[in-house]
Parts: sequence; structure tokens; C-alpha cells
Amino acid sequence: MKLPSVLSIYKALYEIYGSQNWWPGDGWLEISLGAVLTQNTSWTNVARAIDNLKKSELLDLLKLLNAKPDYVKLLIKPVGFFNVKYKRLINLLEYFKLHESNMNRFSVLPLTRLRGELLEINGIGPETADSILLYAFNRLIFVVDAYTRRLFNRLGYSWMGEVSYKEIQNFFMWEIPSDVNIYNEYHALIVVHCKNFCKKKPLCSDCRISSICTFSIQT
DNA sequence: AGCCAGGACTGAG
DNA sequence: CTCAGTCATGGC
Repeated sequence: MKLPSVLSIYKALYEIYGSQNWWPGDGWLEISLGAVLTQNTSWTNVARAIDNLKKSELLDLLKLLNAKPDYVKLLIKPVGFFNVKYKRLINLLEYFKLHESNMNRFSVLPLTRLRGELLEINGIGPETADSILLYAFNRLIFVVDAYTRRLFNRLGYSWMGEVSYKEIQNFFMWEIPSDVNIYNEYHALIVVHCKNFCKKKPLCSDCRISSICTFSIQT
């Protein structure tokens, strides 16, 4: 049986859920902070933390860097892991501070270089780096996450459970047209879909793309 | 009452 | 090099 193509799955999801207009948040700073805070954490908790920072008027590069650590930790407490995440936020902010007078660089420098810089920061892994590049700076890089693996696993791409992040990313970027908007929407659609229908059930019995799921293999 | 969430790092072997 | 353990809160 032939697997549904990566692009046909995108079209099916888009047909059902429509445009998502991600990232939920405004501006490169807020988006980048959210990318770190959401590591292995539900977005509702992240939204609280960001709201706390916003109300305290700390959604600002220098203000956040200069705020008292214990105070910031208190504000981001809802996300869990707040000690390590505080440190990760600071590491990232220090990096941005180095380039604060030339933020345009994030829109023009080669992608591989920027990605390398981000990955050198302690606490910034592949998914967080790519989320920042795609959603904060509109760069052409596809974001892979646990949902992506799980959904495509169930749709028959069983090899995705065993290969590296980069291999999956390369695969998607080969299959999808080089369009930032599509990369943006596709990842968002995968997350939105999986939150609703692809959680614990072995198969998507009541899944809204069940016409596609007829191809799926039990995991 | 557990289990899981839009990961990433560390230390042991 | 791989991989289990760790970080920790809120929702269901």
C-alpha cells in the first residue's frame, strides 16, 4: 500500500484546521523566550509565564537580563524546570545582547551559520534553535518535534521513530516546497492536530484525517 | 493517583 | 558513544 505523500498530509491538515498563523506571540524576543520555555512543557503553562513577564514589563532584553534571578524564576515558575530554564533564557539573552545593535544579521546571514551559533548555546537544542529561526526570524528551516515523529509514525513512516532529528528535517525539506509560510503552517498544523487526536490512542479512530490514517500502521 | 507535556544536558558505563 | 536520569509545574 502506498503511503500518503508529505505534501498530501499537509493539504489534508490545512483543509481541516486552516491557517494557524503561528507563533502565538509577538516579536522575536517573545517568540524566542517561548521556544525555550515550552521545552517538554504544555503551552498553557508557557502562556502563564509569558503573561507574568509581560505584566512585570520584563519582556525586554536588557530588563530581563538585569532582573533579579529569583524574581524571574518566580514569574516563570508555571513552566516547570524553572531553575534550568532561567539559566537557558539568560544564555540565549546574552547571545542576543551581543548582536542587539545589528539584529538584521538574523535575517541575512547564512542559515547554517546562525543555526550553529544557536546550537552552541547551552540549553538550545535542535528544535528550539529551529523554532527561533523559523518563527522569530522567518528563516527557511523545518521544525521537527515529538508530534511530528508520532504522527508520521502512525501514518506509515515508521522509520521516523529511529532516525536522527536532522535526517527527518532533511526529509521534510526535500519533500516540501521551499516556502517559509508552508514550513510555518505545517509544523503548527501537526501540533494542533496531535494535541487533539494523536495523543495516547494507538490508532486515530476518531481522527479527523482518518481518510489518510487508513494507511497507518499500529505502533 | 499517575502520566504526560511543542527538550536538552549530564554523568555513568 | 549511547542512554537513563534529571529538571518540576499544571491538566486531565
